[in-house]
Amino acid sequence: MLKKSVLMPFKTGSHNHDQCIDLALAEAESACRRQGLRFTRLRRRVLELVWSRHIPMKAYDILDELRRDGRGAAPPTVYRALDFLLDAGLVHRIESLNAYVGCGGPGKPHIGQFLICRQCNAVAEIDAPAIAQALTQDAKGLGFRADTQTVEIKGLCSECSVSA
Amino acid sequence: MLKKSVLMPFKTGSHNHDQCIDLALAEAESACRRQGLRFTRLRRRVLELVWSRHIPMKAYDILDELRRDGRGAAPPTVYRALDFLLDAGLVHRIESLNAYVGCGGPGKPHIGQFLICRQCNAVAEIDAPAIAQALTQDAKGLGFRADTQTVEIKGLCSECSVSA
DNA sequence: CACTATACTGTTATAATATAACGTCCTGGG
DNA sequence: CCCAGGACGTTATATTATAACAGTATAGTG
Ligand SMILES: [Zn+2]
Ligand SMILES: [Zn+2]
Ligand SMILES: [Zn+2]
Ligand SMILES: [Zn+2]
Repeated sequence: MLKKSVLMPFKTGSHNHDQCIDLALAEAESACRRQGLRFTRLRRRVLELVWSRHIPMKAYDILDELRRDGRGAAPPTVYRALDFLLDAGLVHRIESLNAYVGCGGPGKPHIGQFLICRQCNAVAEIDAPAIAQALTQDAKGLGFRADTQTVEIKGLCSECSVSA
Repeated sequence: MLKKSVLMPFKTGSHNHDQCIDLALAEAESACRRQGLRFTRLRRRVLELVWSRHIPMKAYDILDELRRDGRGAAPPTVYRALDFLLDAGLVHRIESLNAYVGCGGPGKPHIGQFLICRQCNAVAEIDAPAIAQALTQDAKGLGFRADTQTVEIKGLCSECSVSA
């Protein structure tokens, strides 16, 4: 029980993405109910926008979409919704891009690692507890008590490797 | 030869920090000479400011210091110098903080991992090739060709653990 | 049902981080 | 000396994020 798992593979090819979105929203719905969190209209919509493609979404792109919805929206609107979603474990922030992706395994406690394609921006999320533990352990060797990790790997996904 | 090494330990206690700075500048000087890069007055000064403490420095803090120097300085001045230093492998960018630290092992090729104390902001840089390789390998399992990694761990350094 | 406490959202303003574009100057090589 | 390229200065602007405060919806409570 220390094996790597793939929380969200690359989904660059064609697939029924509406299904991805519906599933993510349904999981979020039930996760929030379980935890007594309020999954409001706005939060649902922002999560839907984060999931609109399998690439990290920027806060201001989400903001533009909300405005297109006709909703009166300003930066705090989107940042607050994102903060909620982050706290609820429904999205992750990609630090190296200032952008946000839907979590591939909400509910399952995990420390995600992200693979990000430079070419097409697709993102995959994996859970490699062995690596997370090794990092925590190495840190401990320096007297450091780790509590969060940011692991982001950039490169080329298989599709883009072929065409490169 | 896959052992973890510490490129820059936590240096929170008192130590002769002028020595740290002098060493870093001397190493940079020779690294640039070796690679035929121009280690100009400005670049040297910015590197000196990055090294002014063992905590990540923000671009605009560096800018303020340059202005205090009397030098006419604007954001591009500092960002260009930082870009040079990053390319030359003399500093690293901490993505999760939008800040910059001096590299603990310039010259030695390495993929750094960073430990960042939430309390005192001190940073340590380690080189754990086993972890870097494990990540690259896991990525390969998904058909992903990794070329860069961002690994940043937040927590409490030993000193701050005690007082917490 | 009204009352209230709290969380959620709207709104305005501003802070913090980063880059574009263009002109000048310096420096090294011919 | 002259030139080409790189380094730097300068102005403007883009991008990302938060502060502060006002209004609104919601879930309990009596
Ligand atoms: Zn999909
Ligand atoms: Zn996740
Ligand atoms: Zn020092
Ligand atoms: Zn380094």
